Amino acid sequence: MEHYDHKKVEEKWQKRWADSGLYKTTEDASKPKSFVLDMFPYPSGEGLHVGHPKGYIATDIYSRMKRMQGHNVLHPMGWDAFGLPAENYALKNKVHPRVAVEKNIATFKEQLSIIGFNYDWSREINTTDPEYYKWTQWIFVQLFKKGLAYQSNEPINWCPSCMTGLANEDLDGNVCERCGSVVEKRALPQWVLKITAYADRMLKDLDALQWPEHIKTAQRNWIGRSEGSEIDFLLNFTFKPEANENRGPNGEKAAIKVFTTRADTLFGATFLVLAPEHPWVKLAVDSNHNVLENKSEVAAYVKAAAAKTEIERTNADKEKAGVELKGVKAINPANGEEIPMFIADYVLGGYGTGAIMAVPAHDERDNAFAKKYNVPVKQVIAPVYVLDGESTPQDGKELAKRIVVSAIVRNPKNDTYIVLKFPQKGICGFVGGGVEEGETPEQTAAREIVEETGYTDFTIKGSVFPIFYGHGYKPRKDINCFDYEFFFIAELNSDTKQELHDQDKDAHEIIWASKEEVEKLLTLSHHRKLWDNYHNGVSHYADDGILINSGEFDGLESGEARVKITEKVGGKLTSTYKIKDWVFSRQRYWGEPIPIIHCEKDGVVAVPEDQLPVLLPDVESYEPSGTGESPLANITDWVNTTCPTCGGPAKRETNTMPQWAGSSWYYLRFMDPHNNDSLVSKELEKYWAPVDVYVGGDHAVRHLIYARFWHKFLYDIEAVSTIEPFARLEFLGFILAEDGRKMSKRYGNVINPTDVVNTYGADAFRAYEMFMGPFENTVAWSTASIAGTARFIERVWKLGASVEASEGAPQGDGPRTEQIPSKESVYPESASNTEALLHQTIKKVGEDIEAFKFNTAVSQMMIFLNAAEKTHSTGSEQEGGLSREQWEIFLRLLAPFAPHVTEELWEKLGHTDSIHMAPWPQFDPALLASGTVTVAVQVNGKIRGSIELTTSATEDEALTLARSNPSVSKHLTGKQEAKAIYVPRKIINFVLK
RNA sequence: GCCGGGGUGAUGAAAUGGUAGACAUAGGGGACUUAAAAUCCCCAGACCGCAAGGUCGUGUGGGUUCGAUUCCCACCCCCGGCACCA
Repeated sequence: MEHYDHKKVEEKWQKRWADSGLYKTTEDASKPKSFVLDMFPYPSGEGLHVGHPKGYIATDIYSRMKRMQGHNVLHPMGWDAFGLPAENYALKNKVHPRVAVEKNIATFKEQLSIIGFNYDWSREINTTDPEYYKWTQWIFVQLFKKGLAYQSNEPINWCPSCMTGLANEDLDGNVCERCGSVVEKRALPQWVLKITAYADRMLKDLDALQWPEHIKTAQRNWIGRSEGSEIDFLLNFTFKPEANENRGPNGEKAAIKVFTTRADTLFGATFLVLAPEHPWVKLAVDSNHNVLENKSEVAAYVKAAAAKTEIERTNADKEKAGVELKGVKAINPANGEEIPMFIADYVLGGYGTGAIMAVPAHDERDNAFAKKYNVPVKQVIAPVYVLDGESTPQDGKELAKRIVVSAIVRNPKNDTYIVLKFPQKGICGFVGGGVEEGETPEQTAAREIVEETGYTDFTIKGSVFPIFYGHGYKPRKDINCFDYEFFFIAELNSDTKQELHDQDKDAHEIIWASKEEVEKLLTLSHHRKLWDNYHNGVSHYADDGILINSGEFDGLESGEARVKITEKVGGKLTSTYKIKDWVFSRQRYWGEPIPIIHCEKDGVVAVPEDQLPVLLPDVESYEPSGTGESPLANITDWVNTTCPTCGGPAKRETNTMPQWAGSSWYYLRFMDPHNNDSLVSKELEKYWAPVDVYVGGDHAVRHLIYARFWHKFLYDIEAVSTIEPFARLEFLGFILAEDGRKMSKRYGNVINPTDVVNTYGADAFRAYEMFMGPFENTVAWSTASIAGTARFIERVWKLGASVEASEGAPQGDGPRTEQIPSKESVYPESASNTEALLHQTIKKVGEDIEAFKFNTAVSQMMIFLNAAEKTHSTGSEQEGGLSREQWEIFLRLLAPFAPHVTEELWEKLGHTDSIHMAPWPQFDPALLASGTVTVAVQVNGKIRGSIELTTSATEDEALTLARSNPSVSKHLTGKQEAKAIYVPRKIINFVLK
């Protein structure tokens, strides 16, 4: 038998498909559209490894199926070629980046071409093509006109090795994502895009997207919205600072605005902390008014903080330290108390208002700081401990509120503790009881200790975190209780003791227990919690609870109190975001020039739209200067220009755009790639938008957040019609090298797709990458395993040849029916096994491709092939083996995965039209099951045998047959059945008494 | 610490309440061959047993159910995102 010559067949069909323009896309309003897109590649000098095509194979399969299902498919490819890697590659190899990029694209295209993708290459785009970047610049101009592109002199992240400024998104912690260098802060004039203006919409619109949860979460985290309040703290002296934002609400007093998510803790705010870079600090230090008693100390701290690296600043483990602003006090607007102010670098200048109110009782960091500087800690939130077990609160019961105390009595001599055991109540807990009229809680504790234990010589020490609510149920009284509890520690001074009253003697037993024993004995959940707090030195409580020590707000729940307290002090409910505006300038050559002209007279002016694109000039030396100036700054005749407004002399902006600019809108250009009048025509955009399925890995934040931002802006200026660019996103798991590491030239473990295709064929390669595991899993390449799919393709070829031979000479491309020929005449009740399996396969392959579960689609086709081989060789189907119709259906299912071998076999069967234009097979739900099913039989849940049933068998027939099955009956004899469970087609379970 | 996703043979994995390990790789045995490769057939979770058969088994411990990899509760571990973010 003829071996499958994959080389010959692949070359033949790739040429024919290209020559006939099989995959050329035109708009067709009569068909539903599918825009199936890959994240376009960055054509690096290394070329492709086998990991790169994984996503492309998936979209190729998906788009082929969609086309066969009658969709009009847009499936394009292009190149994201501006940016540092291309420039660095060019510098290293001493060629112009343009030349390097052209060469790399040619390599990539060659490597892709042999895999047999169905791209419409007439729509190819390249971000470095002036015809393309004209529109990238156009978008920038629109952003500028709307005030969303602005210049800033704020210090930005500077990578000393890449010699350019970076956006926050370009950092990996405090390290340049690209080269791994630690970034520095540099003050440089920068173009910045106001992405923060879209933060809320980007957050909100995530919900409706069909994207993987982890990507949505990553974006939510990155946007980092927190809801809280802005509250002004007036200062205790009259001071008229120059900057308005630091004035008090009435203008006459200075005030510090803080952002907090916990306005409910305002009464516990015992100091303020400002970031060292807070404007008020600078003002106070620079001011001639002697507001600060320790001006030089403060100035020194500010200077030291500025010199610290980001790592030193942001290491959460380091000691919280700062400097008090002596001579200044702030006034807590809730209670009018004067509180000290500090500067400390644990407060970040760039987040919120750069100033916080510190609540040491309810925040870990504030607590640590307060301890160091001896600031009072004031509890204002009482936790609610809900009791468990039989004390769990019950719905609909009367609620009794009481004030009670609990006390741990400790004997310091041997480190033992008193636990009271109440046998009638079945509980074990600490000493405690209700506060009586006229008593302070501490007096109650003292009284209860004497009454319940008899010890009289002790000292009550209080506890660090003394007040809480206990919410529970009292079974004997049948009521719920909500106890306001005070918690004390008492230490015995001596064993002096008095007799207990009889009723107390009988009610409980006094146990002196070690630490370990106490843990075992305690039965009440809130006592266990207290015990924990006591031993772990819990010093703050950061969760919500019920307000105490908060005046009129006492008793309110945290959530409600946040709103009410904010209102009362004239604050404002607001949100703040972690995301920062997008630093958009790069001091490098290989990027889109920012289309701006600086004129002495007219200031900053956008290049008029009819003068776009601003071409990237050719240049002798495009090496980065490292000074913060772009290499373009040296090209005087390019830089010097005339102002488009006044016609006077002016200079061009010399910074270029970041790599992420071109990729932020490229998907739109595929819809209308050669349009000279707009970035995409309204009509074509309406037809194709949005991208139906977008496939790629990595880029969870950067590219996807930038593209969403630009898209929403384009929506606002009515350039696009949808609010989101990518309706569905499928995340791609990477392919690792066989050694489990990343594939890289550095490790010498790169596997080149060209070699794999040469050895095993494109179809085997495609099927293998899909079969490796779930699409989103990262899996190591296995040369051994690819042999499996290569065998599969080979067996398809062989069976195809055999079917063809047994069916006689090709019949020509006769009328093809979409209806699958039914076998009802032969099998009146149900399908044959092969027929049923075929219909199951049609169903599963179609559903699996739709859901990107390619691995199980391939395995289902393998299952069908295994069965089909048997059927064909034994001729066990009554009609004499596998029918030609069945085989053709199978080929059509396989065609998206293995486009070459199926096309060849299709042609051999006499078809003159491409299999890739053939209709996708439909399954018949009635034919999914064959005549008989195997049903497992359990006795008491254990599998004891299985029986064959016809699909029409009744429950009685099934149970009777099951009982008579020998391997089942031996477990039934002499026993009595309690019940028999029959799940048709699945299982029978006999439950014995 | 917070958020998201996971944990199943030697390996990639399948099964989302109904015979756990489909499909494939590696492995073992056999056929064909002078031989090898290729191809084809058979075996293959662990333990006990000559076998028939039995017991155990999806990170750990509990629960719901006739029946749990699947649902619920607690915990352990791994991967990813954010993190001194107030």
